[in-house]
Amino acid sequence: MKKMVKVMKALSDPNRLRIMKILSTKTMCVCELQYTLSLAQSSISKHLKILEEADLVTSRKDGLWVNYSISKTPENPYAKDMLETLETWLEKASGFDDIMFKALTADRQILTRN
Amino acid sequence: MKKMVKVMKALSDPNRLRIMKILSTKTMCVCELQYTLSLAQSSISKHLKILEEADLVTSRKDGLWVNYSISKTPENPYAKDMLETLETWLEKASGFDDIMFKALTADRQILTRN
DNA sequence: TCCCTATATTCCTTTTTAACGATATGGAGG
DNA sequence: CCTCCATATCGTTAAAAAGGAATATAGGGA
Repeated sequence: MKKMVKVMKALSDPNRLRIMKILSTKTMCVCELQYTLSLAQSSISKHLKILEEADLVTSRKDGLWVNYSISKTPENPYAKDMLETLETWLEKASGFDDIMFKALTADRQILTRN
Repeated sequence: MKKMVKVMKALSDPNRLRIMKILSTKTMCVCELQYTLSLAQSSISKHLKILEEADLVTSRKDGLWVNYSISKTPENPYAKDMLETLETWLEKASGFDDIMFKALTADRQILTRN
């Protein structure tokens, strides 16, 4: 039940849902998400940590960057179920157009300073 | 996306999940839930309001009492999906034994005063 | 009509959460 | 070794959420 709450809490914030939506189409590093969502770098990091601890996303180092992507094989069964559900939800849901458009132009080179 | 957040938020609190678990086996009035969960009456009412606004439960008056039960035909599609998912989750999840036991003895007569 | 009971609402307090700036960490390249 | 960059963590603040007590509302029965 603790794990269930963790997953639900992770998915009950608009910005974290935006992150899930973005990552469902493309792996991204922190700085690209920062650009896309217009949030402080520390805020993005914290959101990603919450999502990662809920087993919804995973991270992989690539030089200086840390790439985040949707969990492929989550241990947490609630995360597993929700990832399937989200796949359907996020496909159709409205309210993501602006950030998805911005995500297209997000690129490591764009970011110069925090 | 607003509606999605509403449903997820509603389900991201332990006491509200307990309420969902209880109602999945039995329709209950506020005072029975109050007894079962050992929370103040106003707290129960508030939780139920949040669940109702997320389209996860419905209420029906019966004399002095208001009986709450799981939504049968939610308009909110996210609520609909989550109700199906919860049915499976709550069946197996651990951490509900104590309240489910207490729910067995919850009955309108038991409650004397707030 | 008057009182009693169940529930909703309001008000207040405490806890939790989100956001930011600043600082720490760690790898890459000169 | 030193510097720069991406990310994580810390400290603080503001807003949201949860809890309870008190009050308001509404229905039922004498």
